[in-house]
Amino acid sequence: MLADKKKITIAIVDDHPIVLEGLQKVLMQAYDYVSTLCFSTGGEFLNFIKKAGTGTDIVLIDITLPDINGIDLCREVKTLSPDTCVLAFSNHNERSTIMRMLQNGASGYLLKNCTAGEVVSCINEALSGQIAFSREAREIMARPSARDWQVLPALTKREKEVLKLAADGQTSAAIAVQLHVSPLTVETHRRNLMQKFNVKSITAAVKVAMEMGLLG
Amino acid sequence: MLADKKKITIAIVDDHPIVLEGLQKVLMQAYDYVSTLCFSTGGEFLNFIKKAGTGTDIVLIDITLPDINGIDLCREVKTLSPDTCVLAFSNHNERSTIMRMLQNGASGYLLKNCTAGEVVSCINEALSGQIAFSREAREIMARPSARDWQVLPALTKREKEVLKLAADGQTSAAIAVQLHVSPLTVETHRRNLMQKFNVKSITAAVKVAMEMGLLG
DNA sequence: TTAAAAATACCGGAAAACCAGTAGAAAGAA
DNA sequence: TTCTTTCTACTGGTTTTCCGGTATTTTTAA
Repeated sequence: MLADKKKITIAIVDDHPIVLEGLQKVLMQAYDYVSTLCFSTGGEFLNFIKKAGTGTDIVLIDITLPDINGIDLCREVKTLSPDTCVLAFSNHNERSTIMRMLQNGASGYLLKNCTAGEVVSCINEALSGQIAFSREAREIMARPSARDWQVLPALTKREKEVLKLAADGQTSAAIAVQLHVSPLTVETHRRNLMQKFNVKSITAAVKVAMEMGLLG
Repeated sequence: MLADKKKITIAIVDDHPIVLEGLQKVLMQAYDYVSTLCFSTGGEFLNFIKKAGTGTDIVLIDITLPDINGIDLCREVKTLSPDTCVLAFSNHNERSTIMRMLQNGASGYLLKNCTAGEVVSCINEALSGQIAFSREAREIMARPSARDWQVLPALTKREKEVLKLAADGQTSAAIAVQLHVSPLTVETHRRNLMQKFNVKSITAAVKVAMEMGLLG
């Protein structure tokens, strides 16, 4: 890996200190002139760029964060600092998640099981303006399985509530009481949920939602 | 953190190279005499202890591994090398998972969001014969919510099959056809599943199973 | 070999989910 | 303000799940 001569600034947003340590080590070894900034929540990083401005070249963002999800964080970062390249660094291997990230302006996607070399080469690719994927992420994008094609369905507030309660084993009647609506309304939401997830039962919808990290 | 004078051998089994790097860095800084051995699959590590014997003092094991789950790996390690302390290092924050790990002989449990200091102090505790938890893992153990108390239910082969097919939205009748049994048999399995998970519907069972990583 | 666990299967009935279609009211965006 | 989405609610009917039991056969472990 060729070391880059000019200084670059790389931020990392991840709530796992060990991952922070690991990435720091890898970056220090790969670049002669690099400063790494570590943040463990999305809020911290947003505050930083609001104050310190747009000097960050690259930011590696985990999808699962304590305060905000990486997809929304990506969008906010690109709004505040369009020149910062956002790379997702996550365990989520659903095509829909990758798509969402790219739709929100990300410059690439790294699976957390990628090698140190892949991290560095993806950063380099992103710096040169390309879209960068780790090996496995590229494979996921290349082999679009039927299920994966559909984008993450955008659920309404009410639908999310219904889905969550249904996932806890509550009946439509019980859900209706809690949401102060008619059981018939709940049933309508149920049907819309099944349609959006393209499945034949709420049970299957819950499974897909769990896979996509929309629940629990 | 006091450095330990005598040499210790620490193995790490994790399929995320970056985590391996991070832990290595942390361990090198904390101990003067340490050798770290990295493995990315459970099989690799089992082969190693079969050949090299029982010289490993500590092994950090991720629950989610490509070839075997960390719980089963823990049991096998303790069978082959009872003197090796097994510490789980995982994202799973369900009480049931922690319990399972301890039942299988683990010396402690670290959540992946713990600090570098916690990793080191847990290793020291484990070396001195104690059971070690990271801060959050300790909290989970201390505040037993009703649901969390129950241990990970041991599902039979058939139950797993039924659950998986039900999670895909299939009806009992459809499942029966695929498994070449009576629909009534499938219904019995369904009921047993709900009982084991202590929930009121298969939908809820699927959610819990997904949380515990038993599905998908 | 014997005991325990798992898989199989049944009954009848109540409750709930699912299907297909429609439609007014409210909230947000253009 | 107008258009669109979301939330709301209904009719009426079919299918499926869930509940409570019980019970034989097969497999597995001691």
